Amino acid sequence: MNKNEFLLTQGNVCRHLYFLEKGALRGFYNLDGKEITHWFGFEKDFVTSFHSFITGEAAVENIQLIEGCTLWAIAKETLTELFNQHHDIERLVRIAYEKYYIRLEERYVNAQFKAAKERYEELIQQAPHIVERVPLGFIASYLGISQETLSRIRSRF
Amino acid sequence: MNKNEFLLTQGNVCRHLYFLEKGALRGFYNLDGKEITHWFGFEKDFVTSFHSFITGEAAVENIQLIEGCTLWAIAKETLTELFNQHHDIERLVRIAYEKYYIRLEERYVNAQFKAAKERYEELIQQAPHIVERVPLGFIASYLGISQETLSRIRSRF
DNA sequence: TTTAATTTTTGACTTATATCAAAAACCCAA
DNA sequence: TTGGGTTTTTGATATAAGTCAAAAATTAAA
Repeated sequence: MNKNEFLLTQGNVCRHLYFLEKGALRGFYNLDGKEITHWFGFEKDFVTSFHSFITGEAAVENIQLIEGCTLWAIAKETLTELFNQHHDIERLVRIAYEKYYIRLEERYVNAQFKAAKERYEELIQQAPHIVERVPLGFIASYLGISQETLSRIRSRF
Repeated sequence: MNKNEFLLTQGNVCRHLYFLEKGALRGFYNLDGKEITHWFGFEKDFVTSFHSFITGEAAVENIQLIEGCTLWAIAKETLTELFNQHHDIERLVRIAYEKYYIRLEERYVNAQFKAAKERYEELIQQAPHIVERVPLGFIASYLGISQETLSRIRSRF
């Protein structure tokens, strides 16, 4: 699939879990007319609109490619069957959840209690590939700061 | 156990998952000399220091009773055995994780993109029991705002 | 190339929320 | 009941980050 294409648009139910073999994409939603990027996916990541995939409700978010991508999709029903047939896979997923949860907890603490500058510095430390491959505007909303402020932080003000 | 007692103090590994039959408690950690409450537990909740319980690392947080509580504890090893013996329990836990994850995602979005006042109003809507049973100071840090600001919001300024 | 479109930077100004300090209200224990 | 401790409120001031607008810089297209 090509750059800027959508894997999912808001209002639709996300019925697949994707495996991103190659490329980069982002999940974002609209808030007061602004696009808020809240996660990125890169090579070897499993991606989906988590809330919609789990609950079966319409997604509030969009998934859009930042680069050309190679993707594999697995339908939710297929995954459920796998869970029934292979205990090990369910265990793997359970453990994956634990890791994701812990990571989100950390992001949460950062969002709420760290200054914009610190958040950016930590991002450079922990996920330099994001800073390298993603436009500044997306990163700003991902960090929950305005584009202008991020630009100023970058020029170390 | 009695009010103000600790179930866990930072620096120790949390080896149990607790079931809170009755009472209320909070998880908090220290940041720049301030106590940041980041979750509450009430009747019928399962509680633990998630990160420490999962990873086996020392906890950065404390768990303290807000009221007198009746608690049950299950050790991590016991839980692991249960997973091995009963596929159903692992499935239950997997599904619990999904719900917790979604809830945290929502909180995250609120923390980053909503104003202090909105966050408080949503809390009243979605978890009035917190507002009723928990001191204002704890709620303020839970919402990521200062006690003074929350006090002013409350007196609808 | 040369132009057009997009993204990033810079500047001036505003605003929400934090901080520090002190007063008021509340809650118990003796 | 009364006095001490905690919790909440109020006031004054400071500051990080947002907004709006326009100028650079970069990227894409013709």
